[in-house]
Amino acid sequence: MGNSEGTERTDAQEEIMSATYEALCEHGYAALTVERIASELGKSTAAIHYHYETKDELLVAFLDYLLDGMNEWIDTKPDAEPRKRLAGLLDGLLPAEPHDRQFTVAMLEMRAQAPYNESFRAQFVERDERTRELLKTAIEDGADAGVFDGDADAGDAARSLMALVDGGWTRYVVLDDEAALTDARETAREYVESVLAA
Amino acid sequence: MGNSEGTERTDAQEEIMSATYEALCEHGYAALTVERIASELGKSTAAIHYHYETKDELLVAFLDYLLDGMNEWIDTKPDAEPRKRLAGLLDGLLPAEPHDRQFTVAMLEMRAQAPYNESFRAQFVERDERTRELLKTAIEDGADAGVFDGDADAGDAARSLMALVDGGWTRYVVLDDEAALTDARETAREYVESVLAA
DNA sequence: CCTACCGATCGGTAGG
DNA sequence: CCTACCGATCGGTAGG
Repeated sequence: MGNSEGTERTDAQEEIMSATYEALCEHGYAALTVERIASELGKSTAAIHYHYETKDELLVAFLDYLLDGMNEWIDTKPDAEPRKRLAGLLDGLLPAEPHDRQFTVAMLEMRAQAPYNESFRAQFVERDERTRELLKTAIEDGADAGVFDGDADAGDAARSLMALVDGGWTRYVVLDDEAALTDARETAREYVESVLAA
Repeated sequence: MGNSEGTERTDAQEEIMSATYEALCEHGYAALTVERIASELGKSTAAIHYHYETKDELLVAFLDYLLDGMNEWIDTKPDAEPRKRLAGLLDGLLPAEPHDRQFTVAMLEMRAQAPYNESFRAQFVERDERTRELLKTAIEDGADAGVFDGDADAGDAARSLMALVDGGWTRYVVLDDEAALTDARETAREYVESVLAA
């Protein structure tokens, strides 16, 4: 689940989440240790275990913290016309200048751990579902407005676009290809115009 | 580089590679230790360090071994007509029934380590380039034959298809979505028919 | 929330 | 290629 809305966090917990983020970006997920988080926090490892019993519990809370923080930008332009709204969503999902490469790299590491951590997987699935729903709604509204093909399955189209989004990020990280996000965005655009357009 | 063709391996080295594969599938990349490989091999860890000085050296050799082994299926149907050849390539890249999920999971873990291991990255880049070249050639031949749009950039189209391929696999692993590969294949098909078709 | 520490595990090596 | 072992590092805890 991941308690999408009101995850209560004390100030101390908030500081630990922030320190975890810094340590993650600096060392990557594989080298992320309680010691390094504590160092970033400026306290002892015991201080962390006081708030989170195990490292796994901390990491699950951390992923929740991360995905919470990502839910703000995504609801931009909810009132724009469907075609523009869909384009805006894709621009947000495949940004022209990604914020922090280190972070993106670490995110793929965390994603790759999903098969070994059911809580991780559940959170990534939930986030995927929510994102796909936004795409689907924009596509459906576009079909209602006559700009997209009404016979196309909006849910399937949303899945197709998400495959391009995930592929773009994977290639950006694995191949260290700066253009991978731009390429994926352009392909998504072609897909919308050629497959989806009425 | 990765010595794509004639990587010489002794029998002992071949056995270590095979044992590494088994240990990788069983425990995943993050939990892949020299000890576990040795256990799968039925020998001591010193036996492994006799053939590979460091764990990293072993892993680089192992990735080379893996990608070597993947270069066989991919050249199927080199003589078919372009449209069929492209479809065959995509079927190979996004198979209906992937062989071993555990292995696929571990491969994403290894891909996610590319930013921390230049040898890994170089091997993934090389493999990507080779695969894209196959797609590009099929698309170009299709354009020459008049079945694909001659104005489309074949290299760009190949990149687009690779984003779908990588996205499909990432989603298959991260979301544990059995249909992710089929969905990506279908989207690739739509892309070929709607964007690429003459 | 700290100091001090434990048991487990890791990659790697000496000596044969 | 084995036995035996080392130094480093890990997550976690006792006791305050």
